[in-house]
Amino acid sequence: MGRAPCCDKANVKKGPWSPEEDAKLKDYIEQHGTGNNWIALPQKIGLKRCGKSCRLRWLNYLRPNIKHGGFSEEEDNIICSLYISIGSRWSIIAAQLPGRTDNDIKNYWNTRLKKKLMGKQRKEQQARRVSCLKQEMKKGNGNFMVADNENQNPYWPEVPVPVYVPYPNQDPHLNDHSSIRKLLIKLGGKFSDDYHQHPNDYGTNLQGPLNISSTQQLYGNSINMISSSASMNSLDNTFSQLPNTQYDVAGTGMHMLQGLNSFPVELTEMVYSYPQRLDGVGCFYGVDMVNCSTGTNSAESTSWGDISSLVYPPLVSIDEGCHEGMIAFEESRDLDLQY
DNA sequence: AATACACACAACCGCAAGATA
DNA sequence: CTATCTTGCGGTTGTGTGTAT
Repeated sequence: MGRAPCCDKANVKKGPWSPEEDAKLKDYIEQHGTGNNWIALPQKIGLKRCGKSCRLRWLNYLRPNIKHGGFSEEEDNIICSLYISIGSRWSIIAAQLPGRTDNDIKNYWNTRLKKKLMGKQRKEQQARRVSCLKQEMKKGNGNFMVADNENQNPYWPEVPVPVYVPYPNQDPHLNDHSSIRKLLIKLGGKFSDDYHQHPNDYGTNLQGPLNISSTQQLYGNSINMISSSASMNSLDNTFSQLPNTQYDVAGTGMHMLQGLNSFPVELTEMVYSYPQRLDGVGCFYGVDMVNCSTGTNSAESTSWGDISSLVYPPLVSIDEGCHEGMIAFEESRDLDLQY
C-alpha cells in the first residue's frame, strides 16, 4: 500500500498557471501569508491546484524580488564553484544568490553552465595534451602513450573509476543539509531558520545571502580553480586567510564530496583533470566542519600529494587493480609536477 | 511556408526529513 | 514511541519558442 497522495489528483489542475490563478495566489499570500499550510491553501483561495504546486509557483515565480535569467559572470562563478564544492545542493547554492531560486539555478546549470564549463574544460585539456606531446617529443620518451581518439586521455593514466559509497565511515554530521548550513554559518554565511515571517511570509529559502565579499572569501579559491577570469584572481588564498579556520586535510572534509552521491561524473572528472589547481578546493574540502579540528592548514597542504589523498582514499575500490591504478596515478602526478 | 530539431524554462513527481498528534 | 501529515528538495518531464533545413 503506497503513500496517500497529497491531493485529489482528479480534481486538481495541472500545467501552466493562468494570470488569474497567479493573481489569486499572490493576493492571498500577500494579505494572509501562507498560514503555514500549503495543502490547505488552494482550498481557501478556491484554486484547483495542488498545495505543492502553489508553493512552487509562489517560491519560483510570484514571490517578490525574484530575478529571472540574466545571470552575471560573478553568479556563474559562484554557481560553478559551489557545484564543484557541494554538488547539486541547489537550495544551498540558491541561498548564496539573492533573488535566485533553486529551480532557476538548476535549470541554468543543466541547460547552459554545464555545457559552458565542459567546453572550457575540453579546450584546456586539449591544450595540455598538445603541450605535453610537444614536451615528450622533445625528450624522445618512447614510453609516452599517445591516445588515438578523443575519449582517451594521453596525459593522465587510466585511473580506475572509484565507487562512491554514500557516506563511507565518516562523521554523520557531514551528511545533511543542516550540517552544510552549519559549515556555511561557521564560515560566515547567514541562514535564517525563520522561514515564515507573516505578514511577509514568503516561505523562502532565500534567506539573507552571504554578502558577496564573504562569499568570495569562502569560495574564492574554488572559483579560481574553474575560472581564469582576471577579476577572480585576486581572491587567491583568501580562503586560507579566514580566521579561526583550520583544516583537517586527511580527515572529514573530502568526505563531503564523497557523500554527495549525486556528484556528477563529469565534475569528478574535472576535478581529477585539474590537479595542479586544486589547492583552494582542497582547502575548502579540508575544513573540519564539526570541530574545526587541528590539522594542516591550507598553506601547508598545497602539494598535489595532499590533494590526491583528499580525492581518492577512502573510496572503495572495485578491485585490487584500483590500488595499482592509484599508484600509477601518483606517478603520473609526479610527472605533471615537473612541468 | 512547412517541418524538424534544439533549447530554455516551468512544472510535476517521488522521496526523505521534520513536525505534530 | 509510532503513525501521519506537511514541507522541501532534487531529478525529470512537458511545453513553448527560436532556429535551421
